[in-house]
Amino acid sequence: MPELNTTLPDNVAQIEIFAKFFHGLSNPTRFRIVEALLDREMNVSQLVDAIGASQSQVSNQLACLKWCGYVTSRQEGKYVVYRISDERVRMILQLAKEIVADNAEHIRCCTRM
Amino acid sequence: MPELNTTLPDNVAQIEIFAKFFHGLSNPTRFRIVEALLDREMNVSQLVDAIGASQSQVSNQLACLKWCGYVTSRQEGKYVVYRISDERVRMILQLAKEIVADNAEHIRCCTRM
DNA sequence: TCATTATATCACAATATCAAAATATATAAA
DNA sequence: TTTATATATTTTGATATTGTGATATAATGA
Repeated sequence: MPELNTTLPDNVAQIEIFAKFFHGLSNPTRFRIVEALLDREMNVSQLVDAIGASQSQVSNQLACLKWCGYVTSRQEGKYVVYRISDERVRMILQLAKEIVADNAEHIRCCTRM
Repeated sequence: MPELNTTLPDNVAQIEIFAKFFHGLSNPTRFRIVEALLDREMNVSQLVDAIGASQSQVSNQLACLKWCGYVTSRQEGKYVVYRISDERVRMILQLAKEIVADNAEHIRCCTRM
């Protein structure tokens, strides 16, 4: 049965994909961007104004969010407009808000890691 | 109006809480632990066997997950049994799996951050 | 009590992530 | 063309996170 140990690496790869996916929302700047885009699609300059981060930071984090599958973009004249790629992202954030609401103080105090 | 600028830090704090919450699932070891505990509650030794990580690592990551509100624990004789604290965690993972399924290759290839 | 087992914590080195600044590219207007 | 504007990328240094190994604490049983 040579295929026995070929399933383990796949599993490991799968888990790393999920971890990477959640990493997308694990940074305040990226989280802000996602929230802003859930309100309405925006180009980079609008995002820079909306969340008050530098242009290079917004572009960099957008690239990460795009890789993670949270957002897609399209060129529109001289602008690049970003939008949330999947409405289920809204549901994930909604669920998270409900859970966090019962644990906010706990999480805020976390100093361990 | 001295209360104007007191709302902004609150907002910032809220966002950092959410980011921290998602950070809980952004590490492969922690993700594995959560998945294992979604199957059934386990003590630390059982988790060590189940996911094949060191005892100190499992304990450390459990502490993180506990702070983030993903798990709770109870002493049971000489064991400490951990379980998922909120069934909505299962829903978040389910949603994530659906989204990731459409973007797996994309996410896997992400080298940016 | 002492020994054993289970779990938690600490200290460390390696690595990853972050934000900022500088630079590059691309599009549009002049 | 050239110039200006919008966005993307790269580099760098500071900080955070990671896993490992050693040690500490806590609970049980002899």
